[in-house]
Amino acid sequence: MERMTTPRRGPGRPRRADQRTTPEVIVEAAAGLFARRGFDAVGMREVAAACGVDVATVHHHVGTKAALYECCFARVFAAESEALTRAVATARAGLADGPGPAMAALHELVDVFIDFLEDRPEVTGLWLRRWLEPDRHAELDARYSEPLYHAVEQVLAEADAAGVLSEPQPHLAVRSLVWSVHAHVVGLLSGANGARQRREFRTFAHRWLDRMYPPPA
Amino acid sequence: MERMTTPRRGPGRPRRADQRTTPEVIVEAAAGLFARRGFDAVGMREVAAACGVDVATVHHHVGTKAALYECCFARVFAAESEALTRAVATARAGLADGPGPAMAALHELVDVFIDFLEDRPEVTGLWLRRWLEPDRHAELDARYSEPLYHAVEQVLAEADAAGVLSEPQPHLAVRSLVWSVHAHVVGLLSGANGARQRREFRTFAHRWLDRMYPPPA
DNA sequence: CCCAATATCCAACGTCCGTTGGATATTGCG
DNA sequence: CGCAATATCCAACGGACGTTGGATATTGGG
Repeated sequence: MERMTTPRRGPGRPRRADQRTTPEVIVEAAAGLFARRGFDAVGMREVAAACGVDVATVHHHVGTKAALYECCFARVFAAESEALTRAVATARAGLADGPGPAMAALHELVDVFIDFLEDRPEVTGLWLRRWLEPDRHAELDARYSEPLYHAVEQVLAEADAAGVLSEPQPHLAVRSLVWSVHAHVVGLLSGANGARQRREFRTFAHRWLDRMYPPPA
Repeated sequence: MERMTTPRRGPGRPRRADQRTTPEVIVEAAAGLFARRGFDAVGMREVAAACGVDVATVHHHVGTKAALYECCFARVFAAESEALTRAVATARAGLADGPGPAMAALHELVDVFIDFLEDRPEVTGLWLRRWLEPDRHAELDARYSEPLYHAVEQVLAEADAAGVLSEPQPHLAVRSLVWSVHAHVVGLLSGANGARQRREFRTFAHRWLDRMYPPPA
């Protein structure tokens, strides 16, 4: 039960003084592996090897493989949720200043999202795998994904009400752009896309916004 | 080497006369399982059970598990490629009749795509899983996905040249809409989406086209 | 300085999986 | 009808995997 905590300040330390394994290190390494290859294709011995320790050490720190998997999702999605919740609040603040600043705020929000996913492509890998497992993604969607989606939809609805843009289907609009970003990041995961693709996709995302939400006539 | 062929007309037939296992039946069942749960999560014994036969029978017909996996992709993607290639040709034909009919042709093309994926959601499952495996999707992308993408991009480029719409980034535009459709179909795979979501998504896809490609001023 | 606590590793257990050899029943052909 | 071919099943093998018990080295607190 004292698993998945920071290493005790109390007594006890490894045989090798230079190598202090923490649950964070394990979860970080495991998240990258799970995101790229999936739950079943990654073995506990492989996670251990990625951390330079034995299998039993991994189990000692994180418990079962399923628990490790959940920890990876919780850690990665919590980071995403935190970063984007802040960005959503910022975007909402700059919404009542007329159509021009409102669209700039939306551009900024999309940029933050793209930046985050480009910086941590494993988030895309984990989300897509989760969405491909119908029976598993329910709770995580409710905890991490849905609140974010809902917040962004609300931003769109407010902007709609304020008359700065028109969006009759915020639910689908948000998901459409989100999945487009994920498609882009999958190219980064595989190493097929580089700096040029990043620039091109960013201009595309901005154009997507500009065309989907043209200034009211 | 005589694996993966239709059952011989020659001698030899099963113990049970009512149950004639063909490779097609096995591949069909396996494709659904692989699409929903992934390669590693599906066992050969499970595929066999889905067909009502023994594991050895499956191996007798399809060879190794990897070969079965490849057959599932080839079979499903070939069907998709055939259906869409026809639709692309139709769309291209109705392109030179001015902006109005050209947009109608694009709507029709998108409808065919949505229809196909809604009818066979396992296609989305297989594609997404393939795209999540960086080292594996290269050949299949080259054989099935890229030609289709290229054809659609060419349609957009021709329409652009003909002055019926404006699309500076056909590559990303096509992928964006395709992934939006996949996102919709993932909801169908999990059973979360129903008839109402289908209607809503269709109108969204049409609005996407209308807003991304407004009639030239 | 000693002791309790513990992080680490080694070895092993039980299970499941992909795959195969061989036996058997069924079929088409001459 | 007899024979060759083969589709099917049963049983098993080897390996990989998740997990654990126990031994050992290392540490902080008294």
